[in-house]
Amino acid sequence: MAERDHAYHHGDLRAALVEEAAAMISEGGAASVTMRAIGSRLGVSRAAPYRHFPDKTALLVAVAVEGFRRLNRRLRGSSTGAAGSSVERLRHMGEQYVRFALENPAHYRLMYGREALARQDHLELREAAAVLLEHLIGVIRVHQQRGEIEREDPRAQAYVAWSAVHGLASLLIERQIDPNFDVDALLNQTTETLLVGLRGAGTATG
Amino acid sequence: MAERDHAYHHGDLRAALVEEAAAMISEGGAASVTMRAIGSRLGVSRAAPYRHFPDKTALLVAVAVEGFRRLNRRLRGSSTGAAGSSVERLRHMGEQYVRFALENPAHYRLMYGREALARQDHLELREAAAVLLEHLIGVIRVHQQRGEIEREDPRAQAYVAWSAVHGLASLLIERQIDPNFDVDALLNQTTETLLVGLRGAGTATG
DNA sequence: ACGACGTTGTTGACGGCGTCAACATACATC
DNA sequence: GATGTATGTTGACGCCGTCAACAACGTCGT
Repeated sequence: MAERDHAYHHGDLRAALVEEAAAMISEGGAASVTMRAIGSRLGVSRAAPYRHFPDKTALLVAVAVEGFRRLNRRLRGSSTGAAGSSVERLRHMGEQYVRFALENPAHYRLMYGREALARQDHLELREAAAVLLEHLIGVIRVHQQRGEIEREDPRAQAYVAWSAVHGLASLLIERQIDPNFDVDALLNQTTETLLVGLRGAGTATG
Repeated sequence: MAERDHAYHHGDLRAALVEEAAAMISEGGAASVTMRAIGSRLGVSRAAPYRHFPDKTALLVAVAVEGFRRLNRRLRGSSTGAAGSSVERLRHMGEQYVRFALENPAHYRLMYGREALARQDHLELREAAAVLLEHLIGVIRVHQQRGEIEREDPRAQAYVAWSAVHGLASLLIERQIDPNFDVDALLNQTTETLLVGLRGAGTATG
């Protein structure tokens, strides 16, 4: 069912809505996504989306979750495919994370709950992010076993690493970092600082 | 002028608007701030704010700038007043940064351009953040001179440090970090990792 | 003292928004 | 071919930000 060329009712409006909303976010930010606009771009009425999502927020959450899926796919590729030492791969992963954010700023913003859909927890969103975190923890565990970094709680180390790249990505996206600054160099320094810190942090003194 | 008790026109509506908007943000998030609501809370009409701000966004920017001022005041106090080694003071500064964000999540979100006022640069906002950055650079420079950390471009080091604490604050606020996790421990580990990394990073290999 | 004037606040109106209820259509099943 | 269910449409509602026209108030020159 629902596989015709361009269907009577529509075919697969739900998927089309998520895709189109993502496109509109890239073009004009989350604020440009209105039910009326997205409907008209897809040739349906303003209320059609309500057959597939309870409200606008739910649609945006679906878009954000899709963003996490894409980011996950990208990171998974970079942590397994790349050559070089295991540390080099971890560094590459951080680099890919920030690049994704820079290439999809509005989408990235949406993924982290801002710009729209604030307030309230969105379980699906946190679950999507959790997948990312678990992957990172796995990679860190491997590097622990190779003796490349301190053997502490890998989850804590993952949080620290995630914070570092997410913070850098956020500041870059919000233009809080001098645009004359070489992004690649800053990215390198961030991952370098992080890896050195994780290698030798020891048990915290405080 | 404008110093009576509770004035005819109002006295100082502009300041009252910023203060009240900040309070509403704390109570119900940025979405709960509407011109009608803020006007009614202050006993003025919905259009009164337009005599002081060109539009709603300008009001929110003023609130965000005020947030940066408060954060700055807090950090300035912690970087000069606290006892202990210079490293200890830097760590304390990071701690205060994250605590501010945790105590004022909606305000913090607003300061970083999300949840409202996305798109477009807001020069005043970046200037307010720049003050914070310059202060951090100054503190880092001092620690460089004491030989506590590597002598690289202090601005780059400041960006790395800022990224780390901002990232951690963001993830905590958005509830992306397991609430069972001990926040203090995580905060300690973040600053520890950061300081160790900055001390020994050397020139990046990549 | 008083009138002109600029500042500040109010009211009515407009278009756009998210959403709901009532209705219409098209498909799937027997 | 009739029935039932999923899907899409239309009209209406209340809320929003904003603007133009109007009103009140303080100030200041005379």
